[in-house]
Amino acid sequence: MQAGLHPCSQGITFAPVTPDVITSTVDKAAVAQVLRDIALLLQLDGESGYRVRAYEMGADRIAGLPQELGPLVAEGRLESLPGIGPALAEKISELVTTGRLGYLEELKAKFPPGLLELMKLPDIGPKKVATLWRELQVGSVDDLERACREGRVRQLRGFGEKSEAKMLEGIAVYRRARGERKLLGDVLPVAEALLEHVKASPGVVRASLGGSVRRRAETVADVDIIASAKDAAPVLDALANAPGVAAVLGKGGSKCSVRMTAGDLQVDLRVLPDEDYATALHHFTGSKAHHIRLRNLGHERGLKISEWGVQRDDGTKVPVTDEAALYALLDMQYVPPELREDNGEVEAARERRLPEDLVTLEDVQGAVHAHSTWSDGKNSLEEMALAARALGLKYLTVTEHSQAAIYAGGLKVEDLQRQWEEIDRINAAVPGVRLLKGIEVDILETGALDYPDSVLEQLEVVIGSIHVRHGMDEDQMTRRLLNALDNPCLQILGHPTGRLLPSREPYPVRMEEILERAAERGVAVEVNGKPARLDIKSEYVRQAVQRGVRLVVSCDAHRQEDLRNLAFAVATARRGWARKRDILNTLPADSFVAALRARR
DNA sequence: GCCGTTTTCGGCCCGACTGTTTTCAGTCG
Repeated sequence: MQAGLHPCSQGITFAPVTPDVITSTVDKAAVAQVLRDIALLLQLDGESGYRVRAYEMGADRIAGLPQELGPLVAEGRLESLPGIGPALAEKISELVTTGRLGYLEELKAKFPPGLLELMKLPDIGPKKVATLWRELQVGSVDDLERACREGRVRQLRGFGEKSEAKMLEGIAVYRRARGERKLLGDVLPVAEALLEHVKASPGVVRASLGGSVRRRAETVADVDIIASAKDAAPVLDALANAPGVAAVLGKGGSKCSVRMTAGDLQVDLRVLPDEDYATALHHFTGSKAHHIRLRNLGHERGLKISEWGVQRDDGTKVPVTDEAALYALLDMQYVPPELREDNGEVEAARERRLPEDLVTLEDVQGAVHAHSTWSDGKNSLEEMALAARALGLKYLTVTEHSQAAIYAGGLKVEDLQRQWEEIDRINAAVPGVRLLKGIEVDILETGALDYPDSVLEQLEVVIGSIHVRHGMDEDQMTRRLLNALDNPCLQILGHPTGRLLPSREPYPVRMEEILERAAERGVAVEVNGKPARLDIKSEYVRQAVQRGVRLVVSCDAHRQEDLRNLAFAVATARRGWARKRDILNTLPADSFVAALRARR
């Protein structure tokens, strides 16, 4: 989990950012990428690691900003951000205002462009790249492959035959996986199965997932598992021999790394004595930035915090039984893993203003946003109802596509009556769960809804979503959504930014205006839990909560298994600091319907 | 390069593992 100095560990797919690209998209992500590129180039240049880290921390800070960058630059407030000093502020300003950065171009000119890509290979860092370039003129992945095959690398001091073999293997893995981060929704089931496997091995006292998976980041690079046991060896063996393991990448006295067959997923396991479990779990949960803040707070109190526990200056060990005890030691509220991003949670926890009642999956009474065979779903309404009941849900909103969504079997107005009759039959036949009559109505190009008001008024749940014409510009798209929000029949704005991970960018829209209008009009905003959507994302959830926007967590189910997507919606809501009271579908069915109708 | 109610200079998280060495450098998390 923790990002070190190696680009792979940050899991960012490296796309060289050229000045002309920046001009068109000087957003937070582009600025952060430039700062990361500078950090990499400085390492190649043999610069101080601290200087390098300053750029990396700056990149993290910018990427994680809850607010927009433009106003900070315009008002000269960049330096008010922790980790941004005069030098970074000046460079960020230059980048945002001119679309270029002279300093980056100077650095880039010193090296062939392929060197940055070389550093993405496993076990290849700046020192090795610099040596390979200086001694063998290796300037790209292809060059390195050739040099290894020709046995030239083994002749360098510090390299040998094993290094060559490992590099060739690393190149193969890199080319297959392209270093892309994986969707949390794809990784979590694999991770949980492995965790169960580890828990079942001899002598395990406690075990948990760690890293970005535990923090429920929307995409993850690898899986971390932390376990406690008196004897680590059998636990490490259990992972090495677990089903689905393609290769053991490394194994020592306390850790073991493997690569899974599925998706080239890397899994790291640490096993420690139980007395060190809590601090190790915290360390390997991260994020790096959050953890470093805690270490520094510990330092102020004369405590040295590491994965091996907490020590006083005199060397005595402070017992830490669980993570809550660690935070208590630092006079802080407990910070749930989803919030550990150094986005203000450290300050909030010290001042005791962290929300104590973040929404949980158990709080959710009903699942919002489900399709069935009536439109493009794979299961019948009855199957969906039974599956919802089996998960302990009290209701499910049936929200098929509307007529404009021809590709998805959208319902004509005349189909609705027949569907309502079926819903009434199922509600009578299946006790314990209630199907609510709803629609996911298309928001047309103008912002009008795809059914007349007279039809929408008869429904219990009206979600409005955009499914076509994603190519409109920011003004047009913002107007389109504002118009839809002004329609008194719209109750929930569905997947508001339209993104699909990792392939489709969100359409351009001024979300601040949308959230402001949603708050004014009392329209609820969807937190869509489909792993490829997670829309709105957690940064917008946090803005929405601050503005008093009402939210729903949804599963966007097209088959019964998708009902489990609710967990990802809840995770996204928690990452946006949403409390139970911010989420409408924590209410019982009748109150939920009434709340949706009670627009302001 | 950033930061400061110990500091405007001198710190900055730090241990495990590997492959190369024969005591350590590099990488990773």
